[in-house]
Amino acid sequence: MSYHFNEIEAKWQKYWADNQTFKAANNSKKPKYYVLDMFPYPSGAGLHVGHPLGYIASDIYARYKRHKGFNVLHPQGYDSFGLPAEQYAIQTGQHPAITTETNIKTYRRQLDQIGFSFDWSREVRTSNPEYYKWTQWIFIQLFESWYNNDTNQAEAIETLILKFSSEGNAHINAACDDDITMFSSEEWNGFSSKEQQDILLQYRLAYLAETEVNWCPTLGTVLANDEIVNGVSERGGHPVMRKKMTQWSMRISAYAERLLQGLDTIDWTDSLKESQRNWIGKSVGASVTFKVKMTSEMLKQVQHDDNEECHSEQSEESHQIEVFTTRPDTIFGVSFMTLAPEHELVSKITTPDQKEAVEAYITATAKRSERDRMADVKTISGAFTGAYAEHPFTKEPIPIWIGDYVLAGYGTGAVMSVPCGDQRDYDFAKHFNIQIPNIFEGVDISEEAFASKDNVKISNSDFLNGLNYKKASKTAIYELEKLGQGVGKTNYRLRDAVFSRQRYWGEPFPVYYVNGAPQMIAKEHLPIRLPEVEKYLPTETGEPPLGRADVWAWDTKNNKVVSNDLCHSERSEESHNGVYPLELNTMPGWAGSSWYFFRYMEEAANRGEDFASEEALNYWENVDLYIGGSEHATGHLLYSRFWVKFMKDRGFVNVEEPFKKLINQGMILGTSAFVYRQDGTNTYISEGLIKDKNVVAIHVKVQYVNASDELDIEGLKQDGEFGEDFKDAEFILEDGVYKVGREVEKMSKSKYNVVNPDAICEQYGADSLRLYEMFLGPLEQAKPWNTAGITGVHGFLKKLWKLYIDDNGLKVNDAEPTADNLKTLHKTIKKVEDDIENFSFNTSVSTFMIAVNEFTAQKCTSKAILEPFLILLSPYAPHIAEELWHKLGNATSISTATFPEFEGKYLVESSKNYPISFNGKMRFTLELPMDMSKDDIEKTVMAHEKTIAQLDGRTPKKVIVVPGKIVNIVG
RNA sequence: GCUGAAGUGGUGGAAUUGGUAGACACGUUGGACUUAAAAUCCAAUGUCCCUUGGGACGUACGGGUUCAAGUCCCGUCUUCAGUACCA
Repeated sequence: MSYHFNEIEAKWQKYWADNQTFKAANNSKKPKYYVLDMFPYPSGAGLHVGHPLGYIASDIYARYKRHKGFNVLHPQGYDSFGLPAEQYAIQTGQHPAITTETNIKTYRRQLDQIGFSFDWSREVRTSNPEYYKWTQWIFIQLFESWYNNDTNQAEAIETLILKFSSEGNAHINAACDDDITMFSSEEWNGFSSKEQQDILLQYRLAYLAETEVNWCPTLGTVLANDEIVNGVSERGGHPVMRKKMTQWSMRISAYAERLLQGLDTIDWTDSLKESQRNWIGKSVGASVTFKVKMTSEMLKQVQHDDNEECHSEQSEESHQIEVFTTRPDTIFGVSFMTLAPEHELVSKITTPDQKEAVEAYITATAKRSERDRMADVKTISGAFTGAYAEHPFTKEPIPIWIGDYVLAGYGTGAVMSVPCGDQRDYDFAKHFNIQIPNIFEGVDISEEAFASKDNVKISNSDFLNGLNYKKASKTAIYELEKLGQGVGKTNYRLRDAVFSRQRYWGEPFPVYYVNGAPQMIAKEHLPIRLPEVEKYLPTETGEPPLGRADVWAWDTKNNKVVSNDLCHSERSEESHNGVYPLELNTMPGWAGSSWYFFRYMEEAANRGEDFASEEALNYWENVDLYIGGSEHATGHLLYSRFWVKFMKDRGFVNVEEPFKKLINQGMILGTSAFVYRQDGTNTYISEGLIKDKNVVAIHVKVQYVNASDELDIEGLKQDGEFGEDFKDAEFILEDGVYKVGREVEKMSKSKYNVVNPDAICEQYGADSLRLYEMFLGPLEQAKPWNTAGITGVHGFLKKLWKLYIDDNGLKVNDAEPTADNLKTLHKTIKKVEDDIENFSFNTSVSTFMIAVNEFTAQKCTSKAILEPFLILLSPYAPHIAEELWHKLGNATSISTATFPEFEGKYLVESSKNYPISFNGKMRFTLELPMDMSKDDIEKTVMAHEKTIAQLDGRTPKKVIVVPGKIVNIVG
């Protein structure tokens, strides 16, 4: 009876599904363990062998934890809203829901055939209204909340309203918009409802604001910063421009400090934490205000304006420039100021003399795209405004320049330039011949700026002289505060996240507008379902696709979505009759994926009047192990942390972080194959014959190449897609075969190196696929796939099978295990257990191979050995393990079996094969008893004939004996 | 530039605490079985020298610590990933 993997795998996959073997219980005496894979987007192309890598690793861990007595939650679902289905809909008119459904079916079939132990009773799809109902609900909660910096948490908006009506907003310490106007409680109570709503919007965590966004005209939508790579859209590589639009935003910046601090409490890789730290970009320093010196021209101008407009309030007021600096200690080193060309003060302070130059410069910079500016960081450019600021301490005039190395979007869009301490300021000063005062004691700045904060004292700086960075900064801030011209400040790079997308295939907002003010729809009327549209494109007037929906207005009397006609004359504010227009934007991709891990905590059949029951949330808490790609570092993984912190603040969940431990699996790369066409001919020469001939390398499908890099020419010629191209081609062989060239590249369709798991499962089985993916190398590392190598692990499974089964059936019997049998088994238990705990799955596979090789050599047939061995193997190769387990007479699934206990006594050795080294080089080995004393070892070794031969008459200077380890003879 | 990871045979990789470098596989070569192929099994396989025994060299490069370094320390180079005029 041989190993028929196809039958075996289908059989057990059906058994697991029929018996709901992997269904997790929400109440259990066992400790809980939550293993999660990153949410897959079901794309039309299906899975290639790179995708399941992380799923296999997490599945091994989940199965292992079950053997170890844990109640394991290991769910799976689909992030099923997204662009590709919508693009397909635009092209074909097919509703994205249909495309999505088809793709999900393919995904499910592919996942099932690999034998994952998912609990499908908890499946989640973000595009399912029963799911996005709660995404909408969370959005409403964010809208109904503000962030109190005093309590350092989000609170219900009612508490803010209460404060406003009793004390105004002067003492409110909240995360809010920058342009807040102050009001008293009397003023607040006197405001109209609309005025109050507008003010509250400046405090809400989900807020509507006119923001400058990244608009991608080709995609017809805005993109978040993390969706843009090198100035073009991540998806499709389309150009992106800045545009002002009214958009929903999330006040994630309120959580910047907690997102940063929280990183210290979670077990993620350093590189991932570092990415998030950089993205949050905390810098500690000071905000400093510089007064602009009024020149006579400016004064004249102001007076002139006053005369015309006949009011004189402005004449007393001079302009001020606010900057953020991380080096308040260098304030005496300021020799100029630089404003971003877009800075609003530029036009106001530029002198008539300089007007022409400044305007020319602004025009030139505006023309340069964002991309050019990024690509070209070396060219120094700028213009002098003719204006001067006043140094807060010396009162000396400081020239004000503009330069595009200062970014309008960071800080205040203005810097105090300290050329001796900042290389960019230094380069700018050199280029424009601005003086570079040195304020560092004993430092040479003739060649470059001195940017370090360490081991230096400040000089030429009045009251800061002789102080180090820390003390000087503190003192400078103290003095600036006394002058009212500065304050200590912490700045974060993290920007609020734009939450609106001008797309169809996403969550609709539960929002309607009354007189332009957004109103939330009550929880009991959710979900607000996506309306039908006849086309998935923006409208002719530039509104998002939902603008095409005919039934997309909210009837506040009947609480339902109704025809736009009832809203009367096109979104008029007068004749609404209680019917108002609904929001036309949809939510971004990260909305649904920011909380899905909570939804899994409840089985679909039990999901009721909450996004998850309190009991379920209390039991499962958060994800213990999360496996996925590092590309989500500053997107999904940051947004999820933000939402979870918010939900904790408002009491909806009781954890501060969603993912306790996170592992990034490395990418699986493809091994491309090339044939070489001689220039201008239809002749292809084998790789070894190229030499210096002119050839063009052409990708060929990897399935026509065998393990020895030989091309199956006939197969290639008969290929449905490319056969024609090669039909009449001549192939010049070497040694009777055509050798292809090979190169490791990213796995992609266009490189013809994509390997489909379906084909692998068909030919070698899921267990071989699972073992091979792990065998390739460490989980976190990028590594090339080469199908040829799979014969190694496949051969191992056949050998394993033969250890249990021969032509006469089951070989396993009740024979008493030998000492060797026990030794092999127990060292394997120890190694596999350690490997899984350390996520070193590749080395376990080798260990299994060694064990099977040893058992085979030992002719082991003992059930007492071979039965527990199957449990060790079952997380990796569950089908064959389950089959043999039942063949041994077990009636229940192996997945419920207890992991074998390691017993060290079987590994105790009576002797050790000592390596005998001379000057650190091993020359021979010597078998000696374990309990031999140090002196006896030395004596025995020194008396050995090989030692005498090695020494060749010399007397050793020293003999090192480490009992149980090594002997080293020096001299 | 900065941050992080990594450089070991023809290839993927192993060596978890400083203690026999190259486990386990792929590939290659030779052999057995077969009409043949596939499958299977056996043997060899870091490089170089030499007749067996053996010897020299060897973990990106240059130093160092140590009886002993792939592993620890200092410096250099290269590759990959992320990020980038962030004041």
